[in-house]
Amino acid sequence: MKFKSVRGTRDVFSPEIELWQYLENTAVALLKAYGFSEIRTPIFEESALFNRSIGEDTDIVEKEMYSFQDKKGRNLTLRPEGTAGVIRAAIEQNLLVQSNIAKLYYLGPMFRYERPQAGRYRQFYQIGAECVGSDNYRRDLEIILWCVDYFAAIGLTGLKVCLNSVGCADCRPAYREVLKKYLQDQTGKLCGDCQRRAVKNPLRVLDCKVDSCREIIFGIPAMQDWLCDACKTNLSEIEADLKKEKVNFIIDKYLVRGLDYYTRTVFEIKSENLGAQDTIAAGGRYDKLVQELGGPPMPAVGFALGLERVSEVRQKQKAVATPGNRIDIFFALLGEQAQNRAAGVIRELRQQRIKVEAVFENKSLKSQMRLADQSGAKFTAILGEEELKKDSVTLRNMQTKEQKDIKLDELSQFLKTAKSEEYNG
RNA sequence: GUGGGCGUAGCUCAAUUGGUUAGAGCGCUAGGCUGUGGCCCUGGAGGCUGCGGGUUCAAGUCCCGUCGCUCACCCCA
Repeated sequence: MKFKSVRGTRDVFSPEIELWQYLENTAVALLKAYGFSEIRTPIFEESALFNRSIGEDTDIVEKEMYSFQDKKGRNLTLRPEGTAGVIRAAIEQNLLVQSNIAKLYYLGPMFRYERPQAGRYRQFYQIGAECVGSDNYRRDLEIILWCVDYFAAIGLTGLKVCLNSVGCADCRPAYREVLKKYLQDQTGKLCGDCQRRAVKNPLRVLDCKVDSCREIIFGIPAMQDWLCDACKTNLSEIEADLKKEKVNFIIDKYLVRGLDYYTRTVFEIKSENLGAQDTIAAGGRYDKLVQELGGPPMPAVGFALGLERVSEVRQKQKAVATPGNRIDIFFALLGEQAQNRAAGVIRELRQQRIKVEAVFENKSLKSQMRLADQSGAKFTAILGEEELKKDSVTLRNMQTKEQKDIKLDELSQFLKTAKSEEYNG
């Protein structure tokens, strides 16, 4: 085969695409219920936007971005995540009005140049939302509860909500220094990566999975002890309300996110049904980003979920697939005249959004019936010489095998009635 | 970027210590049934064994390279 989808990308089609449509539709409906409205931003942006928001010495910026120059020499990057673009757009379009809050959601592909793995792609789809303009902990809660409600709505179980605070501009620098000093004393015992992190980005050491490092991490002073009062209150209020809402969560004091813009609340939702890449949704608060990107000093909180991973979990948990795109009526046509007579009727039915398929390829009735069967159609209309004389079709119910003559003119009415009966049980 | 496993028909997999024309099931297709689907029976199509090179009288099988898939590390959705 000459052409293949490029490494780390994939095609999504039936029956999985019907699942995706269901996941997206459910998410959109719930996002609207939570007061978010959609924003569509470009798939590429100025590279500098991502450098500044995500952070120069994060893995994403250092080695994972699809960056290129266009014909005018502009430095552009395919978006590796959604927040930066949404905030840029919100500022540019004046959606951020002082003392008001803006609630925006987005969905679409993101791009990161990473080694593909289970649940990790170079082009992957995210659904995410941002709430800009409030530092009220209830907004953090809204975001987390949306995720919880969504995963419940689509029937996922075995999820774990992990919560932590990474502090704010007031308390994080102090903690950073404490951490740096502590790590300096232990530097010989750290793994190579962590020795570098200890200097550049000491918080990331907390995330290390190397056994020798974990031992050292165990003795590290906890961020919690260094949080300022405001951050402490923020975290404890969220905790209290999550308990009140009976959300199952744990405080993971080693939870740090790979993007620099987070402040205070960070969270991840993990599934026990996936491999190493088990985070299906993640997010947190980012109170300084809006101003840093040239907007008004407005606090914000948001999240993103990975559609491939959600789809994966859902498929592992539900044996029964989401209903596919079954057609309503299948036309088996015998001969040129039958094809001519049916063509108009078929178009009319389709205009009424009745799902129709037909065979115009002069196949035997037997093979047309086989196609009808495979299509999953509820009815098959057979139109041949006999029916043409009466201007009717032989309508076969594919489940009950019941057949009756129906005038071609009455088909549309019949199908509508049949459909509404189905809805009423 | 690092490491492990794997590349044979559309799919899942066979093929003796290297040995004739690379097989099976499922799927697809035609017929049995000249106008009726699923079950059954019979036939048919479909393969540069990922690609390139090497060893050999002989390579799907062994060796090297390469590309891809996959899992894990790193990191993340």
